[in-house]
Amino acid sequence: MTDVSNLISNIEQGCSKIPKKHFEKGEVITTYIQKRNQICIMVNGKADLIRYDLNGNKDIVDKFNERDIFGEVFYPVHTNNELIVMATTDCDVLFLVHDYIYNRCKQNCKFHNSFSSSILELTLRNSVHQNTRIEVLSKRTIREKLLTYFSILSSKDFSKSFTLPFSLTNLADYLSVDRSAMMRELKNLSNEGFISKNGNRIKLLYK
Amino acid sequence: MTDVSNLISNIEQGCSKIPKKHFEKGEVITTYIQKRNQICIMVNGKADLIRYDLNGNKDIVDKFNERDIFGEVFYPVHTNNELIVMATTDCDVLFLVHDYIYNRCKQNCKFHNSFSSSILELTLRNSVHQNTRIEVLSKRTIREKLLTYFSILSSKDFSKSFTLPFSLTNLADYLSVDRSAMMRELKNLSNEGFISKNGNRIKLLYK
DNA sequence: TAAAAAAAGTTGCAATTGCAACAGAAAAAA
DNA sequence: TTTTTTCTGTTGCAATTGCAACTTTTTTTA
Repeated sequence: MTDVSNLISNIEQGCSKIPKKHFEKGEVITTYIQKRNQICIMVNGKADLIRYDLNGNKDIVDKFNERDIFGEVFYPVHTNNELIVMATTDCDVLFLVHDYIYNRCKQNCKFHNSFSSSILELTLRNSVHQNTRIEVLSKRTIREKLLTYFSILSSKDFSKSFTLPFSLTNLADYLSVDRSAMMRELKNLSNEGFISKNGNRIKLLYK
Repeated sequence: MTDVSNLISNIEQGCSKIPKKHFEKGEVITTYIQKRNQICIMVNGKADLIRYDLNGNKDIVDKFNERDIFGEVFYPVHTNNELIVMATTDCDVLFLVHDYIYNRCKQNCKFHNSFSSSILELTLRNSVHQNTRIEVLSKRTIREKLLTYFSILSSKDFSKSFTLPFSLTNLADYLSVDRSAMMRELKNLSNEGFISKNGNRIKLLYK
C-alpha cells in the first residue's frame, strides 16, 4: 500500500487548486449539515467531531489526527443536531468536493486518473481503523475491551510491550467506558498478573 | 450519490474479466490471511465474517449483505487466528484485486477511469454504516444503544414508525449486548411509554 | 516559576448487565 | 404435515459498571 504522505502530496499538488486552510486551536473547521459532498483531509494537527445534544451536553463523536480523512460523506447527519469539527491543535486541512471525482477536468490529466485512487486509499485506511474500533467496542466487558485492544497494539508492534497511542483518559473514551471503572480494571489485570503497566507503557504477561 | 446497483454492474461489465463465483449456503467464500489486496463484492446473498478463538468459540465479527463490499483490505488480520467468510445463504461474489486499481490496463480505457470511483463509492457507503454502528456501540447503556439506533432508523424512514431490518436476536448482536437483557430493556421502554412494539415494528412515542 | 488545567488514581454504592435456565411461538426443513 | 430448529419472551442472581466525589500528580499556560 502506498505511503500516506505521498497520497496527500499527490492530492495537494494536483492540477486543480484544492484549497488548504489553516486553523488555530479551538476554531471550527467545518460543520456536517448539508455539505454532503465534502471530504476533508487533515494535513497536520488534530480535531474533534462534536455533537451537542438537546440538553447541551458535549459529546465527542470522533477524533481526527494528522493524515485522517473526514467530512460529511462519512457521516451523513441523520438527526437535527449539527455535528461540528473543532480544531484541538493548530492545523491545516484540505477541502475537496466529492463530485469532483466524477466530474473530471477537460484535459483528462494524469492527476485525475490517480485522484480517486488516492482518496480510496485514505478511505480504506479509515475503514481499517473503524473496523478495529468496532471489534473492540463489541466486546462486552471492560476487561475484554482492554485485552482485545492491547492484543491489537501488541501485534502491530510485533512485541508484548507497547506504548498506548493516547492518554488513559482518551483510552476510556476510545473504549467508551467510564474512566474510573477502566482504571479499576487495569489495576485488577495488573494484580492478577495479566499485564504490567508503567504510565502509558503496557506489557502483556500472558501466553 | 450514484445508485449502488449501477456501481456494481459498472464494475462487473468492465473491460477486464472480473471473476464472479457462486457459493452455496455454508461454503467458505474466502479467508482473511495473506490476501491483503483482496476486495470482494457481494452481488447477492449474505455471509458472515467469522473468527474461531483459541478455545474454539465461534465469534461473528461482521455480517455482509447484498451489495456490501468486504475483503482483507478492510480488515488486515493482526492476530494468528484466521478470519473466515462463510455464506449464510446461496450467493454470488465478485473478486477484485486491489493492485488492479493502480496497475491500469494499457488501453487506459474509460472503464478504468471509473473503476476506482466505483470502488470508492462502495467503500464510502461501507464507512457510513461503520460510523453508524460505532455511534450506537459507543453508548454506555442498553437503553441508550436502543434509543440511538431507533432514532437513526426513524430519521432514515422520515417516520416515528419503522420496521427493524433484522430479528431481535440479530439486533442484540448488532448492539453487542446480551439478548435477554435487551429484551428486558425493550419491555421497560415499552412500560415507561417511550416506545410501542409489535413484532419487528417499533413506534417512537416521545418528543 | 507560579497558577491553572488536565490527567491519573482511588473508593463506596446503586444501577445495569450478563449469565443461566427456562417455556412457548414461529419459521424452516424433512 | 410432522419434526426440528430458530426466535421470542421471562426471571433470579451474581458480577460488572457507571456515577459521584475525592486526592494527587503531571502538564500547560500565563
